Amino acid sequence: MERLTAEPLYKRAESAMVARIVKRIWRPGMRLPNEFELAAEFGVSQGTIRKALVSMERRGLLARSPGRGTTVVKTTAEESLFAFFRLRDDVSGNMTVPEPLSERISRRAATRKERTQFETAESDVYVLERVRQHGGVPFALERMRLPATLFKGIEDDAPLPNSLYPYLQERFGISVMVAEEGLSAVLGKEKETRKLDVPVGTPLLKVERRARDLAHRIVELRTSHFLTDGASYRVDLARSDPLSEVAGVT
Amino acid sequence: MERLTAEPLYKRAESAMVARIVKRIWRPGMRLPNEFELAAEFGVSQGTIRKALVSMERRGLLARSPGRGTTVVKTTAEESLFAFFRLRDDVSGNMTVPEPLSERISRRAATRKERTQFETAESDVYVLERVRQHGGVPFALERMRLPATLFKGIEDDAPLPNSLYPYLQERFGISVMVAEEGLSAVLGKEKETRKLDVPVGTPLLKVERRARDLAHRIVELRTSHFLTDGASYRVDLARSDPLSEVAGVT
DNA sequence: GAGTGGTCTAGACCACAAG
DNA sequence: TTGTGGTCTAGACCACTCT
Repeated sequence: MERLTAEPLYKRAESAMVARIVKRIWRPGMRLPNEFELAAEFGVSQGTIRKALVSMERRGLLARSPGRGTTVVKTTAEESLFAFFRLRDDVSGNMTVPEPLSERISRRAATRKERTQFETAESDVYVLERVRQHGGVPFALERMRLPATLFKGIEDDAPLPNSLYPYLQERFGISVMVAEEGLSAVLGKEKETRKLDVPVGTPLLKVERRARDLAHRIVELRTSHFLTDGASYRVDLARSDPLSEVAGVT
Repeated sequence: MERLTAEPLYKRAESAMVARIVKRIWRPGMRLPNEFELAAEFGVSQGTIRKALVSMERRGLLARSPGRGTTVVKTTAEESLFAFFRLRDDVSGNMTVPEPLSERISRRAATRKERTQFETAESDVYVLERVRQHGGVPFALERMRLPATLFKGIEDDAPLPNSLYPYLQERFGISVMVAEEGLSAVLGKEKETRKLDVPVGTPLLKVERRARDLAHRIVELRTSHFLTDGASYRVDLARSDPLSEVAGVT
């Protein structure tokens, strides 16, 4: 798709650098060359490279600091939880830390709907089911579906680490960066309430997630059911700028 | 509160300019002086002023474009709805446009809890209750509480415009910029289900909102109940940068 | 045609982290 | 002590909007 006006240099530099992270030429934790070296390499000025680097920092791809340099962000359990786990205690406002209670993983053919949702010709999926607890009380049910081609061999690592996304990055080189969720209120059916140890008909917060990686591929479908008696799912809303465009892979 | 290292010039310029908007020296729709004039006025370079202006544009306070100049953002019904109304149709993905069905406004003393939540010595509140419909079917119940001191005389304007925030900006000079929401699943009680025309015990998505204005004051408390059978509340999650600080009023 | 913001460059000085 | 990113300045050229 050609443009009449060429992309600005800083956007082209950003796309090229994002591509290096996607292709794992630059890997999580790795330190980048300094601004002048990058500028020389891309044939632009240091100020232009800086604009690209600052943008990538804002997108959560890079970490920058004086003295230490610029490094590719390596996902930690803490920030992953903070970014993607939104349940907070109603009284304290603190996070309801989800500790594992039980887990089950299996492989099966993808349903027609899953194939559509993954936007690829995905034949098999891994299904990971978890019950989460806090203080001995179960409060969440999670069912993740992962494309088998991307996560081949994941079942050998069972039981999986509590924090899934840092593990996926470390083990498979797939970095979950963004997710879209759809929330609704439902009545708990027997299959859910039994695992959560509540009566049938208890209201549950149902959350459907589509998680995307660096290359904007959908890499996980997740359906969660939460008990929200003493906690709630927190959202921050703001008038946002429409200038956030995802740079493609070059 | 002094700092060991002084604030950077661009942050001080940003604080000063935000203060002008808060104090309504610069009003929604107004055009700002150009970058060189602002730079001269604040005694900094054009590049420094630009950094402050770009930051304010990202915060949704300013709109900038070549040829037209920089203007203070004036809230429109469309973008207000897009930013703060998150319900989308499950099939089409389109917005479930909330049309008014009925409305009631009254004034009463603030409860102890409301006084705590408003973080001010607020004695009276206006209570605005609305039932929203789409295609003739009621789907949402809203109960807003507004500090009486900020919105004196609002009851004279009843029935209020469909889109509340642009009206509040126009009429009272209060710009809602951000909101924090807490979501939970509840069983509909008689008082809710009657207005929504569904059976008692229908699962409802309960949303508690605290809306803040430019000066970061809490200017609205809102409790909503949504029917989420054909629709869901959409959220975008991302690893965010921790550098977003709200500049105070100078 | 005049004026605006968007891009790009070049260079100076600073605080901070690491060896 | 060295090197890094953070801040700040100055100036050039361009595309776009409005009149």
